[in-house]
Amino acid sequence: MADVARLAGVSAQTVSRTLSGHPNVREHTRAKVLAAVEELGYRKNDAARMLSSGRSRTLGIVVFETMFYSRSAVTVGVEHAAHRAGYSVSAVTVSSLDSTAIQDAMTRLSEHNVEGIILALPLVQVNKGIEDLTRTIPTVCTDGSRTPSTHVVTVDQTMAARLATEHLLSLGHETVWHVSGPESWLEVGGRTKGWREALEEQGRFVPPALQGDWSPASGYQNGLIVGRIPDVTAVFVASDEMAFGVIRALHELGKRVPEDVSVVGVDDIPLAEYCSPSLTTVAQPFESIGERAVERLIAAIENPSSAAQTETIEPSLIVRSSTSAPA
Amino acid sequence: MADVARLAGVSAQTVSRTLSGHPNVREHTRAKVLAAVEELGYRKNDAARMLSSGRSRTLGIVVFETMFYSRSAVTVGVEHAAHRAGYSVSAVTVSSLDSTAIQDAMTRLSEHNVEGIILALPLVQVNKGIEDLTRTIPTVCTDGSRTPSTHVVTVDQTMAARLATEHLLSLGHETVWHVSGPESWLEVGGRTKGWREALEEQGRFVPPALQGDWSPASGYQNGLIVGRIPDVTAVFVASDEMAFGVIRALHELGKRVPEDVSVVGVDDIPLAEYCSPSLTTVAQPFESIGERAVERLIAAIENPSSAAQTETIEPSLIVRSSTSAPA
DNA sequence: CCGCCAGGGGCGCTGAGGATA
DNA sequence: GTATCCTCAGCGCCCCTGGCG
Repeated sequence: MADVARLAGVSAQTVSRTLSGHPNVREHTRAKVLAAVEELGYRKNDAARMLSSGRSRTLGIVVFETMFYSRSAVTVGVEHAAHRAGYSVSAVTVSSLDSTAIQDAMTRLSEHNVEGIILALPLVQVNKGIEDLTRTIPTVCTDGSRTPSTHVVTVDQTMAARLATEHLLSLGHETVWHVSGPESWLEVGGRTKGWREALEEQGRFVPPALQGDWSPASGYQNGLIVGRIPDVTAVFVASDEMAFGVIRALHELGKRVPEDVSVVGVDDIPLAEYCSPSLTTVAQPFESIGERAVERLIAAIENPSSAAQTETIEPSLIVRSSTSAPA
Repeated sequence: MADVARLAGVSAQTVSRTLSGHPNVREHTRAKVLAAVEELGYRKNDAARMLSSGRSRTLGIVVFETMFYSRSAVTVGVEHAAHRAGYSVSAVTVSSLDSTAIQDAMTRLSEHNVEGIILALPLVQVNKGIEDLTRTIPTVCTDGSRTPSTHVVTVDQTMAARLATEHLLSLGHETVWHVSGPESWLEVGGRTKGWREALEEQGRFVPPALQGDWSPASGYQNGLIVGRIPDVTAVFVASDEMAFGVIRALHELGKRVPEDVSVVGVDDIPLAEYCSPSLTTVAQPFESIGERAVERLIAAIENPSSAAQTETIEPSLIVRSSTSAPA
């Protein structure tokens, strides 16, 4: 930067102002500086800027290490929104959901001087370290879970389950079976609740819920179970990936979808539309979640005194061909 | 840090040495320092460390903004390997493959003082800016494409195509049709080449290649085409996601897979095993690619004089139930 | 002489205040 | 007085030199 200043015949300070869009710089000077920057191939040094200004303009995101669509989608939304707002994002993945792993990830992020953190995973257990961190650094969680000081941007999971269940009931099914995710995930509770409520409101039998772990394989295992139970005509599966597994199992058992059994998933992954049959599912607006999370986070950074808030986004049912009236 | 030093009754320098695992620190002193760190909740400041030492211990990765499985998988491998080696990674996504977008992304990374860059996308076009950057900063590309100074870690795409094609021929199919990806992607060229060679070697008819854009929708469109052509009994599709679309189209046209038409994909996404029928595919070891890319990158960082090298990883055929002998 | 530690200088940048027109 | 620019003093840490046992 000193070199640039020398070449442009100005002070380092003026170069700094020019580069950060500061007002009081004459057009002529600015042009000279820019020319010098160009000629010298100068690149600003974020580390120095951060050290000096105390601001990093960086957001951190903690993602659970899975190959699932939802994680990528949220991340894409986060990066877009952050970039638009002039922030960069640094991500760390955790391979476990226990509190020490998450605390560790958050600590690493805080050492990178992030100004805020997005937790793109369920806060299954919270320890003191995490609570302290969330008090120090603005944090938003994209799952229903939270500490007292985290903001939340999430999808209304209860509604998602109601949409799916009511759709199946309205088609004429007597009741709806359910393959849920791991119960430690908070969103799973919401889905199970919505499913149960929808059934109870119409006075239907509430079957025991089966449980998977989000993997297609676990969907397959559970499909092998429900497929063997007589009278099962409708299944609400808590994720599209598991729904694929369920459908596969049903096929193997000689049941056709949707003629014999209707299946509804959750997520609306890109392949949902292109499997056979195409999957009726409840779409979660992952990218919007990421974007809203960033907006809320930046608001919290700029106004640290604001109280923790919860924002809920509504999911929407997408009817395709894995559901129909029972035979 | 000064506070910690005061509390521990040592100099800041000693604290620094303790924290960075420097040898010459007495066990007793180290314990005192660690206690003080704990008590004060001190966290090291990466920005200052970076500025002072000139090393950021950060790797950059440029990923193409897609929700595709490969993107997440490579990223996971990169993060793992980087973390293991004591590096952190900062990612930026680009939504276009043109050279200015990529140059821009690399510049952003260089401003973050990354010590090396992984290009997890095809270098469709290279401009001077990118070339300069790759000369300044060690770079590895996970696609076949490259500038003179980039290292390459990639899957042998020609072999992938041969594996798929030869598998189908060995099953007794007369010839194999092909749905490729966008031809600007270098790996697409390799796949098309391998497919063609495998056919020619056995003196088979080489049908015109159809072209998709990686999306399931484009697979569907192409499936609608090949499905209408008489005598088509085998199709090699350049990605699993497109293969899903192709199969869907075939179903709609009343063709059964694999009885009427055999289909092979590439990638081995998690759902490949759980669709109906499960998909025969050529697995690409994405995580290994990410890991190897990091290892190579770190080697290049530590030994900047080393010449650019290309490392090729072999793909493997996974036979499932979307392929069989022709009727 | 070696093992351990303290102090000074500086990394590249920005914020505050003063100088110049 | 106002617009424009400059000088100065660090931000928190690590490298180097040197002093103490």
